[in-house]
Amino acid sequence: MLATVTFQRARTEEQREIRRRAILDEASAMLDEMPVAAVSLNELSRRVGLAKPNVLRYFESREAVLLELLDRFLGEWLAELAGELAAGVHDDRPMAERATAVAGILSRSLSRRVVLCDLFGAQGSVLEHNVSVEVVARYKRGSLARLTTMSGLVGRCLPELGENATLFCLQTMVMAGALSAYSTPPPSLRAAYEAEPDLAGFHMELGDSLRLALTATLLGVLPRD
Amino acid sequence: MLATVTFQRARTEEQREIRRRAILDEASAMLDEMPVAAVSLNELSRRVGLAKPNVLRYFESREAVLLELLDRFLGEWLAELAGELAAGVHDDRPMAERATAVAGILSRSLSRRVVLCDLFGAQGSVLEHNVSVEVVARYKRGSLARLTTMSGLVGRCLPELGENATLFCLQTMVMAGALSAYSTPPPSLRAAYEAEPDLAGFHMELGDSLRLALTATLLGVLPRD
DNA sequence: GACATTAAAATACCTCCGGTACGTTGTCAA
DNA sequence: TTGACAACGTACCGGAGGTATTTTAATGTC
Repeated sequence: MLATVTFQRARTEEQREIRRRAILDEASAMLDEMPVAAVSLNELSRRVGLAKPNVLRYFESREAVLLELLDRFLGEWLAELAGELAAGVHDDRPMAERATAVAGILSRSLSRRVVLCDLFGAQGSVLEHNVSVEVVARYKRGSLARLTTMSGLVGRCLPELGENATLFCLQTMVMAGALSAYSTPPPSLRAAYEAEPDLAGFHMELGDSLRLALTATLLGVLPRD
Repeated sequence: MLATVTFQRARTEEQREIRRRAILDEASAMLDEMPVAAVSLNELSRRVGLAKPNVLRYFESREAVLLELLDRFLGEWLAELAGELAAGVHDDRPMAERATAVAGILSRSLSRRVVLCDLFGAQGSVLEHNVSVEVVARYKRGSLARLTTMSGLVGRCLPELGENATLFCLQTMVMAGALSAYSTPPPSLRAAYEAEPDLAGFHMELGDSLRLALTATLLGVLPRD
């Protein structure tokens, strides 16, 4: 890492920002290889080429890194989603068709973002622990803003939702986090599970189960014709 | 603890069972006082009056204890639920009214069981790690059986659900786990959050948000009149 | 009732975690 | 050139989950 930047010590604000991003990027790379629980501060600092206390100069704890990463991934996902919803849902179609399209786009889009779902799932039980009130409050404020953004995106496709757009989006995030736990067996267990036919109920593909659940939720919050 | 039992060493199968239950009971008591993440093997073994390696004679890891506890709590909850649903939902009422009643009973019942929700939330990101394939598969089989039981209970109140009863019950568990993270601020943060008016969106009471979400889901999976 | 057997228990230890105290040294302004 | 300062690394801490080894309580046997 020191080879790619022209300084050994970050002294200006921009340089400090470069360090922060390097830490976040490296944590992101680790999440591509391992579950949230396995991302340790020791390994992260080793990979990023800094001593552990220096990583803690930029983030107050391991969880703070992951929380900020979740916020980043959520933003990236919403940006992608905006395009997909605009392209895939047509105003002139009947409500039921638009609802199906929205649920399909959301579930397909989420099932391509395993790491985001993993972080969603860890949010309550892991990420929001061991973090100062300030950081978790800042994250929650950001999260609320993302929720508003997402509600706007979905609401534009399904104006019939009205106020329920927010409820639906919250449920989508919730389901995304939980279903990654309920549906996709971790790679290490996949072989074992396939030998257990009575566990088939837990074998649904993430995308499928998510699409079913989101469709149901949407139909529930949409007005009856 | 040694005072309440008449043996210092568990030699028979029943005595071993007593030890197991004592460990589970103590872990349960700890969960009443602290979040899942704070229940450590050191403290648990200290409280139960055994050395740590002996706790590990009975359970293969900390997570195995919690996983078995989740299964127990789920069973207890379903037993309670059977009575509440039978008493609170009347066959002769119209479908919409029964749906509302079911959602209300489920959400009220769950919001009284904070620990169960907490464990639900930790399931994917915590409990199913660091556990052997055998244990997690056994848990999942049990969990699947509970799901079937619950689907039967709900299906008896809302026969219109048909196959969707299972989907709805799965969503209920998922929402229970996630909403405990999304809605109820942990006691340590409650004061801080109340000073942040823009965080009001995360302040919904567990019961309320759960009831709204479950009602919506139910309406989504029920047939249109 | 003394005694060997055996498995349940405790002791001592391991590695790794997140995190901190403190000494070291690049970096820049004077 | 040289302080001064803050970004860094080193060394350490307590506690986590877990294991290897020793001790000892309970039991059957003589």
